[in-house]
Amino acid sequence: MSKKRFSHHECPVARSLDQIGDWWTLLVVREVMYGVHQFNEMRASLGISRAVLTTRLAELTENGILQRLSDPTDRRAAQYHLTQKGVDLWPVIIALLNWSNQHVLSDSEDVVKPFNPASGQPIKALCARDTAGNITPLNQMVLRTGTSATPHLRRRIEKAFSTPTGSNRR
Amino acid sequence: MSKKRFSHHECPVARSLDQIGDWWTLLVVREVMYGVHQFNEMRASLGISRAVLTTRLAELTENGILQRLSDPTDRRAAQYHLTQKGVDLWPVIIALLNWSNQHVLSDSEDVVKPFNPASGQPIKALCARDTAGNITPLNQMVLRTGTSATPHLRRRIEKAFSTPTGSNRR
DNA sequence: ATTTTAAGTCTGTTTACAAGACTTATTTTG
DNA sequence: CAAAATAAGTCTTGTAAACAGACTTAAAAT
Repeated sequence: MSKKRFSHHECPVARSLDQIGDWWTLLVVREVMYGVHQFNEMRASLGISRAVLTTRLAELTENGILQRLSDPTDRRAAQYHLTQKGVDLWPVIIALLNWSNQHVLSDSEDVVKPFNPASGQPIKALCARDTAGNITPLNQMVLRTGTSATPHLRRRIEKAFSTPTGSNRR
Repeated sequence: MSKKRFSHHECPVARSLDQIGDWWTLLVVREVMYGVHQFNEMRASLGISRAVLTTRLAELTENGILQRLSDPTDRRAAQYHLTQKGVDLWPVIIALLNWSNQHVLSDSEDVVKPFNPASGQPIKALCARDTAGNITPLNQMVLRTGTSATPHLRRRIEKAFSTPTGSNRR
């Protein structure tokens, strides 16, 4: 049987991974964010096979994350650009980058780091701003189910986030 | 040839995806964050096959994201728990959740949302805190290469983030 | 007119994922 | 205590996905 997709899952995390969780997909998005817009450029810098890159670009375009534009100066060439939906993947990329710098790369490896251009300081942690403008550390945040949640999900979320020390904080 | 891994890539994003970018992997982490710690519970709630779950749990344990503990009250059972490295994946999960709520789920679907428990308000956006304590919106952040970056990466990052309107901001 | 290039498609092979049967050690039930 | 049920796997077999590399087509460069 074929690989199971997550598009029918209830959880928004699963639904996002259905669109960007395939092998290579987020790296293609990252390439575009880094300014690589052409098929052969992506191929060279990622080392991805032609067929897979074709598939990924088609899926990303289909899902409204990239848009394919034909290059006006060269009718053979295509230019892949981020849509707003694609631009909004930036926090995902940064979260992965931070985690990788903290836990995957060795301490001596300094490859890419995020900075606040206004202060010139490196970014230390991600945090959350609520609708009233308050800033919270991410590890203090909680999840709550909404009106579309099934009882099964509701039970799990309530169990995990009702107590002050939820399982996500160990 | 076998599936290409990203462990030898330079980019920290690729290195993170090498550990958590496989199909099912982040959903297994999410299950543990939601308080699901046992093999058969995970299987029931994810619908993942036994063999794949076994592989994922072994990889996550191998990579120091989960740890396998034997249940003291039932010697058949195992308990999978997050390590600190696993707990620190929380921002990744939240970034995916937010993006999914914004761009993947339809407006009428209200399944799970993040809240600031102190104010009771929903989380609107992620932001970054630099080492001096300043808060920046994520879309104003920039990336800069460090001492371990190759010239190829350095060129791309500088091209993408030197101009005030980098490609990631469209 | 010929060569090169961009962006693919196509082919054959290997790996990864799916379903479900089977295994082993423990715990529960009659 | 014996039998059944359960937890956490392993094993087998079929199908989809990813791989390398050859081939294709239209346009651009030489």
